[in-house]
Amino acid sequence: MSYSGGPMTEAMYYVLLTLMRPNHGYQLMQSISDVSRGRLQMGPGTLYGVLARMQKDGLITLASDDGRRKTYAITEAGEQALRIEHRRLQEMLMDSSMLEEGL
Amino acid sequence: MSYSGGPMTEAMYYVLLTLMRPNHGYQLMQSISDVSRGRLQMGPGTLYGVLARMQKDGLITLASDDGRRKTYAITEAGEQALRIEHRRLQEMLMDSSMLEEGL
DNA sequence: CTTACTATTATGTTAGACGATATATCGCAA
DNA sequence: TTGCGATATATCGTCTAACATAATAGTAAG
Repeated sequence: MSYSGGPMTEAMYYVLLTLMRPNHGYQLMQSISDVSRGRLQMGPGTLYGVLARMQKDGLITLASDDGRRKTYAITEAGEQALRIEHRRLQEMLMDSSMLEEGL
Repeated sequence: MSYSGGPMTEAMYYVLLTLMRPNHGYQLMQSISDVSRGRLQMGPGTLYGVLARMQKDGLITLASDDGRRKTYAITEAGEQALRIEHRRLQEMLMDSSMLEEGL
């Protein structure tokens, strides 16, 4: 339980987002690609590392494990973290409009 | 010259943004706090590390150095990277609206 | 029996956080 | 004027987190 609420990485953001509907790791790789409309291709190393960390931090939970597939779901804390991150992204965009015109 | 165009960190983003008007390192710490409306307080270690990396990558340039102050400015490449990052942030928000209603 | 599915692990690299430090300059008091 | 403390400015070293990449391993399915 060590996530402090600071800026989230792109990987964490999309994993949380995609886990708004429960899913297992391997399938998640494809789903993340879908949700990001192909922008983000996450390899297994990256993904499972993120999953392990986020589970430890209580942002996601292991919903089921049949020995073959491990299905994860976002937790209440995860949804809140996602909302906060969402707001942060909005603020970053707002801060840029302060300085730029023809971006 | 090694910045690949991937996701940018919050620190890089605000340094670039703030350098839309040239500024020197120490003053930059305050300006970044202003631009982010207090959300981001960057210490010297973080800032100067970011500056060194971004200069090496050609995103910013050393505009002047009187021996006391080093004044940096954003480059053409830096502005383009900033535009790309801006677009990425927008896409991340769009991708979230696909899945969420009452966020 | 070979291919696809699913997960794990090891290693390397990068970047940011934090704290300590070095130097110059400025304001001010004696 | 001298001297001294405070502020401005920049740098360095170390620690840790996190992602990329690739290799591995087991199981199911056609």
